[in-house]
Amino acid sequence: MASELPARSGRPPVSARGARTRVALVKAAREVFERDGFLDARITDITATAGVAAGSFYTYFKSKEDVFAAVMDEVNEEMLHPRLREFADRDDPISVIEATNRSYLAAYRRNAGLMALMEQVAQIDDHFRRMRLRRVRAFTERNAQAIAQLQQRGMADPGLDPQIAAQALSAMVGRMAYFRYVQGFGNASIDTLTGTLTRLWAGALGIPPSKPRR
Amino acid sequence: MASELPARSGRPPVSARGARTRVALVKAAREVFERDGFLDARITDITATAGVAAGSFYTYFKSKEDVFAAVMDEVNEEMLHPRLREFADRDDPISVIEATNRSYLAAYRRNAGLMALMEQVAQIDDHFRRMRLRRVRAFTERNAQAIAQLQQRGMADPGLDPQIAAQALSAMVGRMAYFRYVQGFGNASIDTLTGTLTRLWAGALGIPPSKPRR
Amino acid sequence: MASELPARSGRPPVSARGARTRVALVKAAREVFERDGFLDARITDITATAGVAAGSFYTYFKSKEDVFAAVMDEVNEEMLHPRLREFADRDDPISVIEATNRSYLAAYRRNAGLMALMEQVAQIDDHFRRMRLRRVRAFTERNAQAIAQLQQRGMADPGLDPQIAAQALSAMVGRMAYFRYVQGFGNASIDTLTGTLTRLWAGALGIPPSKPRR
Amino acid sequence: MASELPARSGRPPVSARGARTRVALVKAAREVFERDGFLDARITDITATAGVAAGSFYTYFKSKEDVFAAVMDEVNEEMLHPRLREFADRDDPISVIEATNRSYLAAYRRNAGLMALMEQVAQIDDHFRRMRLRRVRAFTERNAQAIAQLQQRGMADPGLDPQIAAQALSAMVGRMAYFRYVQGFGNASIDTLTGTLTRLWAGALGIPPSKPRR
DNA sequence: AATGAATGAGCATTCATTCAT
DNA sequence: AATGAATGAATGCTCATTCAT
Repeated sequence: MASELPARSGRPPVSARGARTRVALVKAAREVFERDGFLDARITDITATAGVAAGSFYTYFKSKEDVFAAVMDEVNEEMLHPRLREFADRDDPISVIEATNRSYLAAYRRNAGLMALMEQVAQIDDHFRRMRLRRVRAFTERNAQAIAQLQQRGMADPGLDPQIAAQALSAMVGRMAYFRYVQGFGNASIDTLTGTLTRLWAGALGIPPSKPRR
Repeated sequence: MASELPARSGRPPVSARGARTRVALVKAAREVFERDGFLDARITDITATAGVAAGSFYTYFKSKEDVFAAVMDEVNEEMLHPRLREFADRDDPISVIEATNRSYLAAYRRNAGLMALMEQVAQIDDHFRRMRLRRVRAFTERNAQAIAQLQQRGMADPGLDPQIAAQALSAMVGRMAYFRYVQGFGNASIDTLTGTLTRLWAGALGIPPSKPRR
Repeated sequence: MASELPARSGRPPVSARGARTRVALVKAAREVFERDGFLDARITDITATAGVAAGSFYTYFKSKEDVFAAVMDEVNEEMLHPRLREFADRDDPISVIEATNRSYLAAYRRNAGLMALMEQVAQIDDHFRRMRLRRVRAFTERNAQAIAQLQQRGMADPGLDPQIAAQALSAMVGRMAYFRYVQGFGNASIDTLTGTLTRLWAGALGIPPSKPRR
Repeated sequence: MASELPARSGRPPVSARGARTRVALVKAAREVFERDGFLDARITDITATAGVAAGSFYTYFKSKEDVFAAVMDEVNEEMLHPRLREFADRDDPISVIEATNRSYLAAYRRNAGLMALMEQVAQIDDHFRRMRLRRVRAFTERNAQAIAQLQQRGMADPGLDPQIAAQALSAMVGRMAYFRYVQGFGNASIDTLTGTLTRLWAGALGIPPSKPRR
């Protein structure tokens, strides 16, 4: 007559106090996750860091995976909406590519801790593995359309499969960001990285250099 | 190349019987690892699969990481020694690149289970993370030298940083192989993949198409 | 009759609103107890079912045992006061026995859910174990007196210990009701059960069949 | 290729040492169960009492229910095989009944602690509830046949349903034993109980007193 | 009176590793 | 070398109960 879902926990807080506690838990979780990694993070570390009782965790989340998802929501938005194309000159695809790459690298660097986490958790938990795959797919799709348009305008190698090319180039940038900012591989500046990656993109797609570049 | 000093176990077996047991354990470990992943693999699953007592494990290995290294040794060799450059025409860099890419993809596909494992374990265990990094470094170095040579011969865009370009393009191929063969992303054939990736490489490096290509 | 001194809660509600809440809680408790059993019933299930806040429970009851007692009060009255002897012919003990048995079985069947509960809780909680024992004792006592009277009137086997006989025959009927209506054992109708049990009672006590019975 | 059942535990011990440990655990479990009841018994109490490490419990049992079953196996045999009919005079059914009742009561008294446990656990755990039901059924069936034979020989009230009568009389004896030896109800001696119950049985079934009884 | 968030004790269970035969 | 039993640390999770609004 009354009960609907078995959702004993994970429900959004009703009171302001509850909202505050939830925020504190997510913040603490992020801290603990970044410090210890997903596997070594203990729920009790999170609650202790948040300054609440162990049991309170389950008022808001039903598992470690569950908080992790809440933590990740913070990054996802930023990484997914570069909102940069508007600034780029429509007739200069290279500057569009450059702006996109730069903003991606910057966002990655800013969120390196969480990107590392995401990478780790995707290797451990199927749910997040699929989530990441979905993200890759969406990203790829967007880029594939842009490449197809360039091809139609005669500005890109028409012999390329837009899907695969898009996926490959995205993978290239994504992986470089991972190695540089998560693994600390190399010491290239963001400018250098952006420059080289953009040049590789442009060349790979066969985009003719519209104007003299540095 | 790998194990340090305090190796109380992990010593090579003395008798023929011991050798057999060790082989059985490595084989069983590979089976269990591929089936369950590193985290969920239990030592007792490995010994049970190998048909030996639990305690016998420690006669040959000192930890789960230790067997894992032994399992990985099998792949490493193949992935690291493509031995293909010999077959490629020295004056036709594109065919060299193509052969290298194709052989890498084929090896990756052949060992997809273990590559998935390696990727997983590198996210979990620092030892293997560093090991992978070393491998990436070696790979990158080799490619960087090849790129530098092409630049010197005027066959590649001289404005590229060979190190970064090499790393980026390797990352691209490696990541594509991972998505295609481990994650099952897409359905491109190995020919399609090889073709597209090679075209991207060539364009990215600014290699002029030496001879008419399909 | 039951609760001791430190009854901080459990006091009867003062306002009409309070009375309504209390009723809702008892009703909800009965529902939850019958559905989940005593052990698996959670206070929050009860409050949720009643549509009140978790904390409100303690305004009216001081523990799960406490509501349980309130729920049980509903049955106890009916099971203890068959009020049937009046209807039976004083000179025909068998029809008295039959009426008593029938009414007991009917009441048991009607309240099977709660009888099951009572049986369960008596196995778990000492307070209710004693309560049930007291009930058995009272019941037995009443029957023992009836038996003794029959013996004095020469209508029952004088060699029987009235106490033990009363207890044994009550146990027989009570246990049959439990097996039939709580455990679902067998498929005998209430008429068949009543008939057989009455015949067994009469024979056991050595009551001569006063008049021809169907 | 190798693994059969997921039976990580609960397997019978292979070595003599293992057998000893298992026995110690069952003995300790019985002790703890009788002292604390099923619900309050903690696995660690059992292992501590047995003098083994906590984890060793799971080498032999997979749950508290599992040891409980092992403990119960000890009683079941005795309660199920009275092996007494042989001693009774085939032409004197009353003495058969008496012997059976006496032996049942004696066994019940001897195992009162475990019978109390069984009664409790049957109210808590469905598996054991069904187990008890099966036992009741088997017991009833046997008695029903005996009653039917008596009816055929003209030695019992032919108007009784043998099934129901058997179940009812068994319930009577079983419940009396429970009240007397588990609940401590009354203070009747085993002789008194046996005498009264037998008299009730005989009367209930309408068995004519074959020979003069005390 | 009602609310609903916070509390925190309490225990089962796993499994890598050791070690006595 | 092999066996397989024993070890025991380490933590997640529940839910009755309290208490500040």
